[in-house]
Amino acid sequence: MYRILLVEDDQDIRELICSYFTRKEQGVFEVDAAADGQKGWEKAYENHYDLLLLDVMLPGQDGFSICREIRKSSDVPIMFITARASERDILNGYALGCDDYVVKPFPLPVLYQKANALIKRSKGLVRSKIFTMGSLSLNPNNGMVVSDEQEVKLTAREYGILKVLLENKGRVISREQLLDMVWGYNSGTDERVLDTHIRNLRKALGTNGKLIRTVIRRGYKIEE
Amino acid sequence: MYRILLVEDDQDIRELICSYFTRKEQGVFEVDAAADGQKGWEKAYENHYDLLLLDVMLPGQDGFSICREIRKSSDVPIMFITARASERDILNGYALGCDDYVVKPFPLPVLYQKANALIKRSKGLVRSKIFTMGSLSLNPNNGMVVSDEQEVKLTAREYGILKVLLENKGRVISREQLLDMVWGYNSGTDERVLDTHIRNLRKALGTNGKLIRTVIRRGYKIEE
DNA sequence: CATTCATCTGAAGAACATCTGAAGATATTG
DNA sequence: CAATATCTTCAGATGTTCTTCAGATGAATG
Repeated sequence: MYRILLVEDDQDIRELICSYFTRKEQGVFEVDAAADGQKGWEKAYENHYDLLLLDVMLPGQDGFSICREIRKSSDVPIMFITARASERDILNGYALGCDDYVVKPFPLPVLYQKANALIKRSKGLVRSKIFTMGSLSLNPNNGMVVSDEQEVKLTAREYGILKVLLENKGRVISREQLLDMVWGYNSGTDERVLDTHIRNLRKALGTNGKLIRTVIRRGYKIEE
Repeated sequence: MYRILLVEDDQDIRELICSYFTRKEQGVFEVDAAADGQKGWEKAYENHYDLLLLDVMLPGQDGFSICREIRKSSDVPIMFITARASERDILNGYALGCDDYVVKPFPLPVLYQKANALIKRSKGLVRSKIFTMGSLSLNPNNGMVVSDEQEVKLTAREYGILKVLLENKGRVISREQLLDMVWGYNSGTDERVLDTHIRNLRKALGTNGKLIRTVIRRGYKIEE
């Protein structure tokens, strides 16, 4: 499950993209949307996304300036989607560190595939899909987790948590983000469940359980 | 120095791209060219490139089939550059595992920047900006703080304060501003807490604690 | 130089976040 | 439908972080 932030002021386009991305293949993308630059920037800053889709002309803060700000602290993949097709604008986009610049109007399936390709590329998943860390590895292809040469049988939640952590090695993931990503948005789950699953996961991983670090007030991360 | 393989049958376009890529900034790209599908595939197979630029319609073997073959054994970034702009073709390209699909005609600088962005992305080189000051650094991406080659574990408040200061190097930040930014607006916190956290932060940073300067009556700043 | 105001410091307990064990609820499997 | 596995809830234990306070130190002012 990948998380996308869409910043677009046109409600029609926003809904079109949202529904296409979330419906096409169930459970692949989760799209969070913002209608103006200010909101967009805040969301991007406060949460972890796998891809940002930014319109350029926005009320409040334009897409370019959002990109500029984000790039100061993050290398999240960024695609502009905009009607501004001048060479100058496109080059400006790339100068600010975007990954792709898509000119409206475009066929939705194309945007979808571009997003797909870029996310995979950013995660180094084009070929190998196995996450490893020391003697710990997780293979999303067959759902196998191996710790110290030993296959570990994890429950769905434990697996979900470990996967998110491994996809974001070294990065602190907030409890909220973890709940969103493993349980799904507004599932309204009690935040304390996470504690329990983290504990079980640590125990299940044996020695490697130590790799999961709690960062008080900020969340969890996995690190050697 | 990055190596690019260009497979394109039109000699004019080939030379145009070649010269633009190699001249623009000396020594950034090295472009190897092939004029037909057969040659292109052989070169791609026998050498290592950082990016493949493939035309689709080619004598011998078309770009799509080259891509299909390459993807069986390699995750090298691939961009199609072609006049075939139908949605069907574009989707086909992505289905075969390309990273971008550029429709002719296109401005050369745009192609150049696209290539640039893609290569960086593929190598994980899209740098996130880390705040540094001498031997002190803070990475907002993973929340790590390093002082004198040593990771420092800061509490949430300490981290928040340091981040604000580093975001405003050399600038004096008033106590009120700091409270607003770290604690949140109208949190009504006693202003004296800040003193304590500043002290703890200084201690935690060791030698680099000295960088945090008190500016009497005006606040704090960080400066070398 | 004395006075006033601002900041620093150390210590202590309040407040908070996370962990843990156990038990009940829910889902899955044979 | 029973048996089992998994998930969630809860409440007390634990450990960490935050805040408060009061006296010490240091800087500015007239």
